[in-house]
Amino acid sequence: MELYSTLSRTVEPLETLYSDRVSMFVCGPTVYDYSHLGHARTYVIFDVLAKYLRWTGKEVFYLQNITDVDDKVIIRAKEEGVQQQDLSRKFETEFLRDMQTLGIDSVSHYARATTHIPEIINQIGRLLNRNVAYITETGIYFNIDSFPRNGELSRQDTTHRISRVTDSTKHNPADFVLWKLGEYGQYTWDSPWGRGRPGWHIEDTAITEKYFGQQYDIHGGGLDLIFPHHEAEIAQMESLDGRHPMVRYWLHTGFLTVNEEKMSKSLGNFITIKDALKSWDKDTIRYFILISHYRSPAQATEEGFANAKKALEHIRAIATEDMGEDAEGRTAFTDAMESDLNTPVALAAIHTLASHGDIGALKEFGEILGINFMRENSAPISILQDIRTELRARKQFDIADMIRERMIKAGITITDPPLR
RNA sequence: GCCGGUAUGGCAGAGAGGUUAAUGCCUUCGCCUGCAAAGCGAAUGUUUGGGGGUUCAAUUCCCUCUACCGGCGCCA
Repeated sequence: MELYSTLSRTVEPLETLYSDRVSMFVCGPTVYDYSHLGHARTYVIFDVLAKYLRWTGKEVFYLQNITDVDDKVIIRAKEEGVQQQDLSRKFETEFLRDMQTLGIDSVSHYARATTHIPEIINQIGRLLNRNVAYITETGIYFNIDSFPRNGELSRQDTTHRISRVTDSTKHNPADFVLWKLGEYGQYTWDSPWGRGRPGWHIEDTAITEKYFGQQYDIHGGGLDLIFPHHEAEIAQMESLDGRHPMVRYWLHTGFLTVNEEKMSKSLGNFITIKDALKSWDKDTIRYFILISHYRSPAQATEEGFANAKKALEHIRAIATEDMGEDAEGRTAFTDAMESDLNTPVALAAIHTLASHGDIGALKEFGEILGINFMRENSAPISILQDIRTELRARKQFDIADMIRERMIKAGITITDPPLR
């Protein structure tokens, strides 16, 4: 398949380090609050990518980290007067529950930052040995001037940067922290350089090195992580042994906006996954996410979700009779997926497959997209339908219509067969 | 200021250097229906943000302008 990599800014054929295996890492959440629809978008997209690659016969190791030690966690725990660990565990559990509800089950392993402290310390030690990092009284910092390729991913000129950080012991304001010295949180660990906690960027490279080594295939995340986070990851990892590139395919998902603004925790304009699930089911949310291309900006609106729900209902309403394989429709679907994960076109192909009655394809491709395209009425609904059919046959339309009205109000789509 | 992205019918949202610019929603009409809904059939509707360039030909490539979105390093 072909994927667009931020590193090359072009669509490239996917050539993995090992032909039948794919190593994929996606930046996970910082667990200090509920996850929102912006997170859902990113994780649904990479879930579909992993499922599609597996469908093509590849063995995919999909790794995701969980940042459970961070300033935000510390601040929030202090605000709420709880232990940091209790707070991060709580939101980690909520996150995993959201993922499960959204049908995101392709992640091979979730790796917590706090369970990889030895790997982090080890990596920092090697960076110090290579003289690309230095120690001050506040922490250990990466010397960005030692890495000539800095700025390659974000295409930024890193020589004329103005830093907002005024009071710091850093040699260069652009240097980033690897280890923060001090005990101003409950989450601290001993290290050869003193008690402290890890910086943000080092978590991910320590984790990926443990599971993948110093090179792997795909690194994903939101567009907002390109700079500085992913630049820092590259600087750290490639400084360790000089191997380049650390990952060949950098995939970044576009933002989900609310009222034309990026949905984010700091702006406070986010819709939590939890809340969204009160109004829309998992299939509707996934359809909504996949109807936009993953790199395009998308807007979260009531209308957008309603549209997704109707489109999905349309597929389910027409996909009733199995009319066999539609080879052309199937090819349209896989061609779209091959082409930089073009899910909007893939969904258009799903509509074609539905109208052509290829039930097998709908089920098979539905698994890839994580969307159930088949209508399945629960027993109580079927019973109500049967009762209505009987009442209609007896021409007791007032009662039949009353039931119908209440079913529609409850959000149930009904299909009445003609009488006789 | 620097860097990156986006601009397609009423709406969402694809594609493509050259016959009718996907798909879904909405609207209108017909069929179907106990009546509706769903479904089926049909119709209306975009010339692709403005300007310039390359080309036999651009909405698709290049430049520029405008608008909007995002990033600018312990905070992201």
